[in-house]
Amino acid sequence: MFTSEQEKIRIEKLRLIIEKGIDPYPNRFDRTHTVREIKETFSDRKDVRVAGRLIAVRKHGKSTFANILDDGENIQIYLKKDILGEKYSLLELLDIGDFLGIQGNTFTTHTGEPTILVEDLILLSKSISPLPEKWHGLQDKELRYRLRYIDFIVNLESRSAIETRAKIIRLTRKFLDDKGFLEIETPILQSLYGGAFAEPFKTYYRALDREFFLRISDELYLKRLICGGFNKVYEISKDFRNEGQDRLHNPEFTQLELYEAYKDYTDIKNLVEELFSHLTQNLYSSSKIIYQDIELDFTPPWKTVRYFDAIKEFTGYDLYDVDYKYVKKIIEELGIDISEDSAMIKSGKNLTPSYIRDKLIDKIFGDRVIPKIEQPTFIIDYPKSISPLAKEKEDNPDLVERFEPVIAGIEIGNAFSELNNPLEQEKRFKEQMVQREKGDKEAQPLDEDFLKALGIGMPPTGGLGLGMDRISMILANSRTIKDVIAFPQMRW
RNA sequence: GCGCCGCUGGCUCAACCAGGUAGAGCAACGGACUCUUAAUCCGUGGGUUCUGGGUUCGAUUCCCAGGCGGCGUACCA
Repeated sequence: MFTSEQEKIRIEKLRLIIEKGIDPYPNRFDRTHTVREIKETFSDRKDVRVAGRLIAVRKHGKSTFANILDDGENIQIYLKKDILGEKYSLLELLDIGDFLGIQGNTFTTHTGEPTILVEDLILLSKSISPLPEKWHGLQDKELRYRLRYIDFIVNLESRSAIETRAKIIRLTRKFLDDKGFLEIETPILQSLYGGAFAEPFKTYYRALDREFFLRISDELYLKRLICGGFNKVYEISKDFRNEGQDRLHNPEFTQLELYEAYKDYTDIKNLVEELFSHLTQNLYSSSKIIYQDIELDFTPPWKTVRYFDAIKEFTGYDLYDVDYKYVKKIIEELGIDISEDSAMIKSGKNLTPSYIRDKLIDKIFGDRVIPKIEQPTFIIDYPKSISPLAKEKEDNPDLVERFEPVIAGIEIGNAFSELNNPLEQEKRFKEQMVQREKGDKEAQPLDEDFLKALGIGMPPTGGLGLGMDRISMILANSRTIKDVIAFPQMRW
């Protein structure tokens, strides 16, 4: 550690600083302003005490211009030997990256640059390792994600994507709190996982001598709260899925889930539209934003398309109420590769034909429909067999009251009128168990305690899950989910 | 998982195709300079070219294997 030529030189400077009787890591420095505050209300001849990281130095013998960076804002400072006297020589021992406290007086240079004329200079923290160079910054993507603390200093857009994400999460909480929702934390460490189709991370709880899981979804616990008499609940927190990574997936991700009693999926649709208006207005004062090359218009109402209509629109095939063989034929015609699909499809012969059929249809849907939908759209009315926690449509028991919001070809969530009939829920779980036993590793396990809660009774309820990382990525115009995650998962 | 591409001083890149002691800018170090902002000018140091093997008189360069990463693709309802 700290063995490069430049680091050794800085460590030697550190020694010289201590020798001069200066504490290179003092405990405190009282500021009168942040750099942002000075710049926002700049006027000449103001006495200020500010602090920041030294990021550029231009020496001219007995005077020096430099810049300090404070919480993403930088300002020029001007140091003169005739003002600083002995202190001016401290500059010899400073490096780019050091934190400085400055007392000075504001002025504007001949070229119009707001500047602080330094009257006193205090070293607040000595930096040992050099920052990347000033022209290109840190370009290497691996280093940018691994050394995120450097990326945030030198690449302003990395910082701003994270800021946008934080704003989105704050705005979402405010939106829900103002509507009377209660944020309630539910277990992340669970004895049984559920609420989504995914493989869990497994762990071991020694005191109980048994296997535990990191949750893949908050759903079943939040619905227990509805059964328990809370009418409006939500949670914004991490879920974990033991799967690969790409521009839309990180193994741990932030999910908003909310449940509201006496509502159905139509009400939840309206809520999603309203939430997005709230977000885009507060972030950009507009309901239109640019994502990559597309202009997205979030003005309600969004387009609503039924699941099978969307498939027909984008593939030309009507797959409603057809048999398994026909779907298989269509898959081949469309050239969709299922050779590497999950064990479920490979060992498909064992599974219920209607179940494989619906899984295959959903494969077509995921492959050929979702990526093509650009403008904010709700896909509604999914097949029942792939939606074991959703309530049937009153006029068609093969379909459920469910929707997924899709934006810029990205699925950002999932919602339904929650199934609250305990006997029907037990039946659906058992169907899942059958598929599970036949080889579908992602079929959902039966949660007896959840059934017990439904048995006590759950009112009609609308529920929603939203991927906050994906929403942040779209609203921050980031190409990959990694950019809105402060520390994305890397291989170690 | 598969395919393609990449890995060279602290950072950004060159040399590799067609093998001959690795170059530049920034950063660092020494010096000049009291309105610069990619400051300028003069000078100096810094490299196990990701790792291991192979071919060769000679490998950063060609070949093989591995590591790490990026992009795409698959898995992820």
